[in-house]
Amino acid sequence: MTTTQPPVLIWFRRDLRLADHQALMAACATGQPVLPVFVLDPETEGIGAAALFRLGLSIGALARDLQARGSRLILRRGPALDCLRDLIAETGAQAVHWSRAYDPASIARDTQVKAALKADGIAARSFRGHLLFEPWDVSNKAGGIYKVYSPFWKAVRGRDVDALIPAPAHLPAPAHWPASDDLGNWRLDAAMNCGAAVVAAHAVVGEAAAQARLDRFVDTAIARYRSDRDSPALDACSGLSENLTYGEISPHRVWAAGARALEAGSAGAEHFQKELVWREFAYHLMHHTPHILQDNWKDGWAGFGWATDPDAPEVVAWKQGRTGIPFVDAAMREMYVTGRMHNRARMIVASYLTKHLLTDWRIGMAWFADCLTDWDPAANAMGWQWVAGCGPDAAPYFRVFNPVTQRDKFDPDQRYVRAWIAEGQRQPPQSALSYFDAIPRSWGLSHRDLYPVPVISPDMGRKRALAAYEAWKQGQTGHTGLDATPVAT
DNA sequence: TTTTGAGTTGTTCGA
DNA sequence: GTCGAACAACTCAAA
Repeated sequence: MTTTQPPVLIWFRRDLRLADHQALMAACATGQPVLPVFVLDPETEGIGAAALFRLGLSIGALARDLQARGSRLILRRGPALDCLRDLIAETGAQAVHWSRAYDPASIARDTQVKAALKADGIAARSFRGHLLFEPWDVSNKAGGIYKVYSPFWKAVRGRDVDALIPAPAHLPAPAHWPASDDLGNWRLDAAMNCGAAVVAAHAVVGEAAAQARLDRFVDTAIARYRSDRDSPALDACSGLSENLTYGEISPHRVWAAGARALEAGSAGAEHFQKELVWREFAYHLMHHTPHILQDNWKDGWAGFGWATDPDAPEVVAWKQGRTGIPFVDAAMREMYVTGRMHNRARMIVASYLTKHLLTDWRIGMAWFADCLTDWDPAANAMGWQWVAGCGPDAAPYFRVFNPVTQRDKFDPDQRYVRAWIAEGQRQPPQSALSYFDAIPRSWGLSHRDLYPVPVISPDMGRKRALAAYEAWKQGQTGHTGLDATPVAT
C-alpha cells in the first residue's frame, strides 16, 4: 500500500522498537506515510567498540521488524541535520519525529537540528519514551534536585507512568523509497577484532527477544530477585540493560511487568522496580549536573591524587583480567567475552581499580565504554563515581570492597570464578576458554599460563587506600598514587 | 530557620 | 560460625 502524500520521517536513535513509541504513534495518527530512518552521525560513531557493535545488531533487528510490517529502515551516514535535510528534499517530507535523548551532546545536536528544521518550515517534534519520568518533572520539596537515591525513589514510586502502546501492525509506506546505505558496509564491528563473534553469541537482540527476556525473568526469577541478584554465578538478573540502552524495550514495559508482579505478591518485584528507577536517577543527575559525565561530581575531589596512566602495568593487568585476584579477573573476563558484567562484580572491579590501585575512575569508565554492550553514559558515570567516593552517595570512606571477602560471600563455591578463569584448571569450561578467543593476539596470553601473582594484596590495598583518603582529607600534598611497593600474598 | 533522622550494595574485630 | 559494635563525619531532605 503506497500513497503519494509526503511522509513523516521517524528519526530512530536510542528507541529501536515499534511498541511504546510515541513519535511513531503520532506519525501513524496523521494518516501520512511513515519513513523510518537511522542516521550514523559522527557523535554516534564515537561510542565504544562494543557499544557500536551492539548498536549495529539492534539496527539490523529493527530493520527486519519494519520489513515485516511493510516498511523499511533507511540508513544514512553523516551529520544528522545534513542527512535529514537530504531526505526531506528527496521525499518532500514536512515533518520529522524523534524520541528525546538526554545526554548533553545529544541535547546540543537535537536543539540545533530542531531550530534548523523549523527555520526550514518543517514540523520537528520530539517525544518522550526513553525514561519513565522526565528529569525536570522530579524535584524535592524545596524545588531542587535529588542527590540521594532513597528520597528520589520515594518521590516517584507511586507515580503513574505513560500507558503502553502496541506496535502498529502496518506502517503506511511512502510512494517511493529513498536510497539507503547498507548496514554491513558501515562495519560497526570493525573495532571488535576477533571478539565480535564471541560477544555476539551473548547478545539478546531486538524487540521480540527483549520482551521474551522480560517475560522469562518475571516467570522464573523475579520472585527470588531480592536474594539471588547478588550472586554472579546465578542467572538471577533480568539482563535487560542492553535492551534498554538501545530502546529495544521501553522502561514502561519493564516497569509495568514489575508492577504486575508486585500486585501478584512477588517478593522481589519492588527491588526490581527500584533497580529500574536507579536508571532514572542516573538520568536525573546527568540532566541537572551534566558535569557528572567527566568531572568529579563532588567538589574538592580534583585534589585527590588518582593515578592517571591508562597504560600503567597494574591498570593493564586490570583490563586484561590478570590482577591475581580471582573475583576481579573473572569479572573483567566476563565483560570481555559477553559484553556484560554482573552488577555486584562491577562494584568490585571498580572499587579495586579506584581504591586498591588508586587509579582515576575515568580510566575504568573508558574501558567499560569500550567493552560493554549495555553501555550507558548516565548509569556508568554515576556508578563509577559512586564507587570511587566522589559521586552522589554518602559513602563512608572506609567502605572499600575486599574482593576476597566478597567472593566468599557471593561466590562461595567459586562457580563464577571457575567459569571465567581457565588457568590452573585441568579442564577449563568453555566460557573460560572463550576469553582467549576474544582477546587480541597482541596480549600474548594463553590459558596454559600460570595464574598471575596479585598486583597488590587486598589487605595492603585497603590500608593504602584509607591512608590516601586520610592524607587527601587533611589537605596534605605529595600523594602520587602508587607509591608503595606491591606485595604478593 | 532549625532540627532531626537517615543515608544501595562494607570490613574487621572481639565476644 | 555468628553477631553486634565500631569505623567519622557530613550532606541531604523533610518536618
